Amino acid sequence: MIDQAPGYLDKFSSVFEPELFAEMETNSMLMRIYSGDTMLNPGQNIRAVPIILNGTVKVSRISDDGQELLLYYVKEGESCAMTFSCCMAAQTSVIKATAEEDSILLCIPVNLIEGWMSKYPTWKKYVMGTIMSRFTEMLKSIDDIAFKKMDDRLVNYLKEKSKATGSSLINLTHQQIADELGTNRVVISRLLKKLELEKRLLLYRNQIKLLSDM
Amino acid sequence: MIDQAPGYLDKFSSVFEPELFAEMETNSMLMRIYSGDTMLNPGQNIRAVPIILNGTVKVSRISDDGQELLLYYVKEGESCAMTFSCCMAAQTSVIKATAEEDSILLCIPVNLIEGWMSKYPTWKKYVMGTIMSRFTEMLKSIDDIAFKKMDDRLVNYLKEKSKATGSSLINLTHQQIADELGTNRVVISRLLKKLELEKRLLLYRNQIKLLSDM
DNA sequence: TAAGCTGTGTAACAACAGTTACCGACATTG
DNA sequence: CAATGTCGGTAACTGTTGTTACACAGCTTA
Repeated sequence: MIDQAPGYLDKFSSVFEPELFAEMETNSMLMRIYSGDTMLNPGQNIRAVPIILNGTVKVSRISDDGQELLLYYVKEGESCAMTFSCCMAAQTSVIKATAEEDSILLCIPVNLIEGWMSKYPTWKKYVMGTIMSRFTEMLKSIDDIAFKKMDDRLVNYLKEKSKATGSSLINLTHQQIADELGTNRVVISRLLKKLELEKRLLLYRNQIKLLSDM
Repeated sequence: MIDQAPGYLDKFSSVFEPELFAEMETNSMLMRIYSGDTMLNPGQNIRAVPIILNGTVKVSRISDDGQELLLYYVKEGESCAMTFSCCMAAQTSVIKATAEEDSILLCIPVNLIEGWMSKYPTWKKYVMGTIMSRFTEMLKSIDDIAFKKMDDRLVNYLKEKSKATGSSLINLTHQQIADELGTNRVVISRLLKKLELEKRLLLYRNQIKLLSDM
């Protein structure tokens, strides 16, 4: 399986010790998912822990009445802490995971990861690092939602997007942005207009250009 | 040190394997803290991981301008996941921890806990379980803040308090409640009054009585 | 080109939360 | 008992967000 996409795993050869790396090569499975595909829904069982080799996965929370809220992105080389802890505690998923762009995942069978924790220090370090950084991200989310107003949250969101894509052009509709921030299209249009008047960005159809002094 | 409060550790003798239990007895330290004491502030270094033997500790997040927001409570037998991951990733604290009531903590030196992860399966299980349950609590917080209005959050808060103390009488001022929910006293008074008119509770000075049909 | 769809701008209004200010009730203490 | 401080009730106002409704522009497709 691994041979189908040689090279993707290489970046881990320096992170993990050789024995672990070898085990990963023989036991795990490569998977491709395409932009927009949902990998995991709340309530679903977790059969394998994914590590993102290439691409981006969006993790979000769904409210009782179906409203969505962006929690964080999982990027290249990272994994989802929620998945680790869910499967070590043998629980079903509490979040939704969607491919933000076409992505390649390394899927590690659930039954292996726990043993690796005791056997391989580098794996333990990787897992704990992942968990730590997710706590940090979630706290950032909480700060944003609890203490910041929508205009700040919007600016943060746009900056993040721009950083992620490496471009000052953002190709999203106001509706898409509203969905990710858990609000309403009109609110986003209103705030974007305000930002345009403040000369912090330019608005086009399906596109937003961030100006230098965001 | 342990001998000063015999019995507190006993409840763990069935949770942890004997060797681990013995190590805990010889290497860790008991600490008493008193209601209102702050154990940990954002930015502080973590020298030991605490397990709550008795009492309750409140974990909260502080905004840039000093406003507080309750994240969750750590109760008897539990520990703080944030602390585990902070010290395994050698980072400073990102939260504030305060004793909610007089409490007794078992403090485990940071340098031991990582080794125990590989050595003792029950310890690994305990740590991962703690982390998992904290993720769950934080998601619940996010749901509350993002999707619920203040009146729902207030009702949830009151129910939690009532469950924690095992009584339908809650001894708190409106100001204290406002602080924990990150809002303003007047807002809480207003909502409580509304709940009283709906015959869901009774208001007294320094006290709230929840009625059966909350 | 006409029809239809999608995306954006805007007005008008409702709902809610935050703020300030003030009053009166109650408790504590000298 | 008088003075003081704490707690809770309420009014009045503001700002932010959510909601509905509609106009218009640009793109797509028949």
